[in-house]
Amino acid sequence: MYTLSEENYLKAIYRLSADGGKVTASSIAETLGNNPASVVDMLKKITTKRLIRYDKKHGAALTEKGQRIALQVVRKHRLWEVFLHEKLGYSWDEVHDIAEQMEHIQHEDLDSRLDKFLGFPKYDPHGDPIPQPNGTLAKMSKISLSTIEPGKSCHVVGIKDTNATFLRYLQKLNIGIGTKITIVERIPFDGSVVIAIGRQSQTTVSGKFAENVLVEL
Amino acid sequence: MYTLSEENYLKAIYRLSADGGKVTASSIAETLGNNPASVVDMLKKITTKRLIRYDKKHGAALTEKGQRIALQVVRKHRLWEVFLHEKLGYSWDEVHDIAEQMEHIQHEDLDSRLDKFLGFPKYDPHGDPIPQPNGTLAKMSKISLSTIEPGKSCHVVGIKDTNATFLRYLQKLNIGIGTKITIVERIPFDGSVVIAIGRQSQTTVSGKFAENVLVEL
DNA sequence: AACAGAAATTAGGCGTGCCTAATTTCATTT
DNA sequence: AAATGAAATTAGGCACGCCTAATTTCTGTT
Repeated sequence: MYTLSEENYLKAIYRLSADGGKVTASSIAETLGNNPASVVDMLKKITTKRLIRYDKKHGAALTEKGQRIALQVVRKHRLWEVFLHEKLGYSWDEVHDIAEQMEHIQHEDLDSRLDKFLGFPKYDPHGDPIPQPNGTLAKMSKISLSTIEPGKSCHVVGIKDTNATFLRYLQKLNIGIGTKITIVERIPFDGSVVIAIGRQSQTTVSGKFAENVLVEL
Repeated sequence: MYTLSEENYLKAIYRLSADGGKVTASSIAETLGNNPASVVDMLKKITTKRLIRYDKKHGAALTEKGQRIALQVVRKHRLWEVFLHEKLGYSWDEVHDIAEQMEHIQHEDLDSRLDKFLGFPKYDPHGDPIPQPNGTLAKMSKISLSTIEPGKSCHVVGIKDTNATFLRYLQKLNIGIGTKITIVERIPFDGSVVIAIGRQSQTTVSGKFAENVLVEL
């Protein structure tokens, strides 16, 4: 029905919309690794197909139709990630690139059969919720960063301790509301945790620190 | 490494070569549903890449490199067919089109992980052997058409009865050495069998007929 | 050997999705 | 309000993989 490129643009716009701000041509270009000029071409094309609405002022926004398709692609992506991780034994950091390819496989009820085979998982190996066929997303709840298992990712939604030193430390680490954190490893010796903050390189933080950061899967 | 189209051409040439005769541009065109002119373009391209050798006189033939790639694609295709059939419950006639898409997924050791997950199957749901990583194919042995299970496909390799009436009947049905037959259904009442001959529509033959046709999976 | 029909090839063209370079529009500072 | 730097857009082009139409080459008859 839609080309691989179209699906990738819709997915990119979906993800960027979730971040809250305006979805600009250049942010899409950066996400997809394309030139902004190419992005403008495609935005025109999928606007004509009524998959998005776009103007320079407000950026790109998915129409209901576009959103349905984007969610379907994300659903397939995350289901395949679960498959690759749980059935084929790939580690959580390897699954993404393969699922990038598998998400475009087209067949009537492939996603629901896969869903059933996997036992109707709610989250992918990174902790991201799997969209349901009707387009709903599982609720995510606030929990402490210290409870997250290695390999999972989460987003910061709050903090327990409001101590200024703690806040400055958070700022220094570039952690704020919405920051994505991936647990790389838990050190048994002292409970400290190796984390990846957003797309930055890895850092080690103490168990006490992790306890005071509230996250959602 | 290679484009989807290139892989499809190599796979088509591989299958046509297996049929024995010369692999002509027009036979490839027919297999892929493309125009012969387009085929010539691509044959030139993949000849340059040393994936095939081609001249009008002898047709197309895979080089060692081309054969390796073709077998790898066929391996992935058939492994995914097993997955779709055994794990997702698709029937043997639905799996092909989905596997057509999945065979192009690229990742280092995906095929071997899938192979292991599936328990190292030797045949796909149509009875075709799954190429091994080293390129070898499981042996196929001559058995009677009457022993093939519904859903499986096989190729005619010989006959038991050499009676002329029988031979004429075979000819009338367009069955010869190499003809692919798919068992659609076995009728319990009289042992007759519904078969699909090559790409033609279905026919029903008697149990006696089936006993006298020798096939390989 | 000449010819007809089939097969292969060449020539020219098209849509997709990308690019670079040049230009225009926008947002922010002064 | 003018200036400036960033973002968006336009213009023109390219590789891929396909097409149709025209031509050439091959093959099997006569």
